[in-house]
Amino acid sequence: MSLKKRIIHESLKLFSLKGFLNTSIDEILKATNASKGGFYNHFKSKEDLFNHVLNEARSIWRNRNLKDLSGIEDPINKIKRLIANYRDHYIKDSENFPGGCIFTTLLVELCDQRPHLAHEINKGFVGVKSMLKRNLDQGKGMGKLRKDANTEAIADILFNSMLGASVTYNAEKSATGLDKSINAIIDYLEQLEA
Amino acid sequence: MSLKKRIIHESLKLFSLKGFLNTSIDEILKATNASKGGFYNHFKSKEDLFNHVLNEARSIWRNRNLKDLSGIEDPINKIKRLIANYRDHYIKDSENFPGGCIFTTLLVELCDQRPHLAHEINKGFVGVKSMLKRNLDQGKGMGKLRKDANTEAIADILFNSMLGASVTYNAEKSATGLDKSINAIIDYLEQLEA
DNA sequence: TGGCACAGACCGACCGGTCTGTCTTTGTGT
DNA sequence: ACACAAAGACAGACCGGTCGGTCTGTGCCA
Repeated sequence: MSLKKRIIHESLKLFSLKGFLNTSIDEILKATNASKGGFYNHFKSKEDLFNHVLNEARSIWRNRNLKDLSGIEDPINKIKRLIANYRDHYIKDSENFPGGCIFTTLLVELCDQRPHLAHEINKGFVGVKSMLKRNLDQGKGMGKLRKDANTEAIADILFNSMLGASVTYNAEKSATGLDKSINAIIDYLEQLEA
Repeated sequence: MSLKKRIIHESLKLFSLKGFLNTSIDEILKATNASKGGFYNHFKSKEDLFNHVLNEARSIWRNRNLKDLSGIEDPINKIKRLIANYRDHYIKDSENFPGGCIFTTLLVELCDQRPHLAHEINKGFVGVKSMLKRNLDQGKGMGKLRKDANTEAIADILFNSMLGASVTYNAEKSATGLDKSINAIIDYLEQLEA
């Protein structure tokens, strides 16, 4: 693997563990057996590295969470599969994210210190939330959800519960605890089905 | 106010904004018009300050969230009031927590960098979750909840949604967004009532 | 006069970033 | 096929600034 990719990959892990500001470039260089010269040959600043890492993280997020979703017709089942993917293939991916979901870590750290970077992360959150609502709306239109279902409120519950479960998993590193929390979300969704 | 209290109060704000590791002692001293000598006269280290700040934050948490709870008999109404307090008096308390819920910020930051400090924070989270479950169990025993209600799963949804809403509020600083998210949680709880 | 509350100089370690220098790869004219 | 210059990839010394923490000194009150 090229040095550039190695740096991005190693930074992904370190950022998920320690955040952006608390990971030093020297530390990244140590983990990749590289030097300052090698680093600044590929990245014009630490913030430039951040953007590359963020793009890589987004790519991994899609690979993990959207896996096999395109083949599912029922929009409610689509959401269920997404949530199950989140539980089984994303949050527990300690290879890429040993410190848990990197977006959560970075968003919380940067929202008041590097607002422009945090804003970039939040874009992804907004996108996921609106994807949930869109599928709920479709499902409701197809009569798969209860007539009185408030899709925006449901999307909020789903999204915030997933986010909260990720934070809890970061803190407790308990796979069974995560499974329980995520299964509770799926149960909640199933109770709303018509 | 004594210098010690001023330092704790100011650290509370700065920690909620920037976390523990990214807030320098010099910055705290600047905000309190104090000096190194004054600081180390009251605290034996930065970590010692952390513990004082954590205790103060816990005290504020109880004041805000448990407000007027003791007078409520119905355990389900108790939870509803707690969640409403969380929405109206705690999360938006920008006087003490300009960067949003300090526990969330510190837990996410420290869970992989200062595990013993993060563990102390997580104790509070576990306590809140078990309080929620205890009240749900009581409510179920009194026939106020649906017979098929899984109180542990419900407590998970409630807690994780509140936690997720706090993270979202940190990121977007939108009071109306927070209100929507929290109201969705209360609606969810009401749908479970018998 | 002894002890507490504070001020601020100072320490070694580490931060992000720059710079010079070396080695290798690649492009080009003949 | 060969010479050679330009460019890219990397190593590591170095810079000013900041970190948490220590130490000495000073003024005040009991």
